[in-house]
Amino acid sequence: MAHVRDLVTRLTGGADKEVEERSFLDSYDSSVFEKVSVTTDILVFSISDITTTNYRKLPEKKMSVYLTQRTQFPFKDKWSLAGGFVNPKETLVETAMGVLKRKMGIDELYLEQLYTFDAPNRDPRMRILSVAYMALLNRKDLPENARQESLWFNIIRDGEKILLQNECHPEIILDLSDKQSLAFDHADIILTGLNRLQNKIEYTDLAFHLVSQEFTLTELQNVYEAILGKKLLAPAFRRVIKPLVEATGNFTAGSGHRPSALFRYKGATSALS
Amino acid sequence: MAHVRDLVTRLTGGADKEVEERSFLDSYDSSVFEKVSVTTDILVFSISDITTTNYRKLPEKKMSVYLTQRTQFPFKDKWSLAGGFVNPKETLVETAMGVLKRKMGIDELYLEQLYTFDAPNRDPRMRILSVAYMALLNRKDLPENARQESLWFNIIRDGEKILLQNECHPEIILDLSDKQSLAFDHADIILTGLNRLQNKIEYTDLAFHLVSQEFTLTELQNVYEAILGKKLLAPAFRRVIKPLVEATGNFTAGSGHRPSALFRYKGATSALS
DNA sequence: ACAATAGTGTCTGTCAGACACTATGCC
DNA sequence: GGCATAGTGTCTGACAGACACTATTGT
Repeated sequence: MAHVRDLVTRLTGGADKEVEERSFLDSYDSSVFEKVSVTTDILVFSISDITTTNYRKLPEKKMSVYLTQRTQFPFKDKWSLAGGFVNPKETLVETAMGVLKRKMGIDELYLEQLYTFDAPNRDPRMRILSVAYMALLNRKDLPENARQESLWFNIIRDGEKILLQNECHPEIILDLSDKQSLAFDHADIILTGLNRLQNKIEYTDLAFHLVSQEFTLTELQNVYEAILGKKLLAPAFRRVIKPLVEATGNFTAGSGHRPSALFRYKGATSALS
Repeated sequence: MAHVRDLVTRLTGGADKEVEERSFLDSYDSSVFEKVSVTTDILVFSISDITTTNYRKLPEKKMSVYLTQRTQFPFKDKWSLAGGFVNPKETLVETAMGVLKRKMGIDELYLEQLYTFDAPNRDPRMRILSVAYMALLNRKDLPENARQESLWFNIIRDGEKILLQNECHPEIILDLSDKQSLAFDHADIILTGLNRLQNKIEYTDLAFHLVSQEFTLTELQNVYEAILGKKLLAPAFRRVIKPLVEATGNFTAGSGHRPSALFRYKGATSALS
């Protein structure tokens, strides 16, 4: 094969540089510069249903984060984001998807690069660079075990403070303003992601990744409210969101009140605001 | 010193884990996971004055990008962003600032992390991860040589196309939609940065990094127009920007028309819109 | 009947877009 | 004087915030 390319470049003329470049590459010593350890940490967001006692009331929605408890040093027993070392033969996205597949058994979800964290002492072992990703998913798309596992933490706001409360064990509470409450700099990563989400939700269609294919407008509004941390007015919300969705013709039922129309996302017609 | 920490942790109780963690760290083999080569590329934006023939007219403002021509393989002779390999002992920001100091002789400017690029074949030598940074500066803050050098390219829009035109040699034109027109994936990096800037300019104070300490409102408006690529209406622009600036009491002079009041940035009173 | 949510109509104040107008220095 | 820009006043239409109102189910 090499001969063919040689020939082609020679025939197309002015190929001296290309030949020279190839010989340079052949003799390149990749160890000239010291390499760095790189990991990926994945911040997985979803929305939790908090079922209330009253049969009539709708479940309360909260933003939630998927964490795992570390089984090894460093930071043994502390809660941390899912993550893993980057294999030099994989893309960062491939590494991240691999981690999600192994930990949660999911292989399709929204994933976007968040930020690259490189504080010198973020890992006590050595200098490790972490490229953080943010994932959004609907809890119903998960296999049963990953959905029920006690690894989801609800984001609750207490004045200035932002707390993570374990869904199954409400007594487990992590304070994001205390960097020590999570392993590594994962408290920072979560805050960065939360911030990114709050900004982007206003001018992108990110919210639709957090609901099912068919959803009621109230559900969708709850997602916006959970992310922004404030109540919205229904008429205004519907005015803005209506151009982005279309009715499926289906309705909810058995909810102890007027049924709600189900909508689906109607693609990227235009920007939100 | 180790004895003291040992003692302290033992006295404070429940310190078994800490002792265990330290012994783990002491024996940790950092070569367990294969490492990766990492570089930083810095996308430096500024605004260029394009002086017109008419003495009365104001200079036309364009966004501009700082590029260097590669002297070595790979991509010898192609234009590329300033950048360099990351020394494992430095922060990414430190590496980036070092590059800027060496290349442009500047050591204070706005710098923000842009994105981490990791396409497998972005560098023909091997897998190299690049953490891209975006820098904003005012051309007047540069030492004379870096200001005049023919390394600045103006961003000009030609319909859908985005072109880079060398300031000193207008015949040198690079087409950003053609990935091959710049070294590595630097065309992508520039487009990503341009996009980021266009988004953030609307809800942040980034624009002020591109003008001098004292500036006229028309200058500031020109910056917004250059970034957004469209004309704005002066009255509306002034309404929005006025709360963010304060008059210095100084005025421009000798410009062949009515003098213009000079303003300065009045800190982060609140968001823009 | 009634609790609880679904969904719509409409008023109002704010603000961006638009245009017209006045102000001022330098050749 | 007149060119070119600086800077302001004000009208208008669009639209977010706000509230009131009607609709519909399961117990």
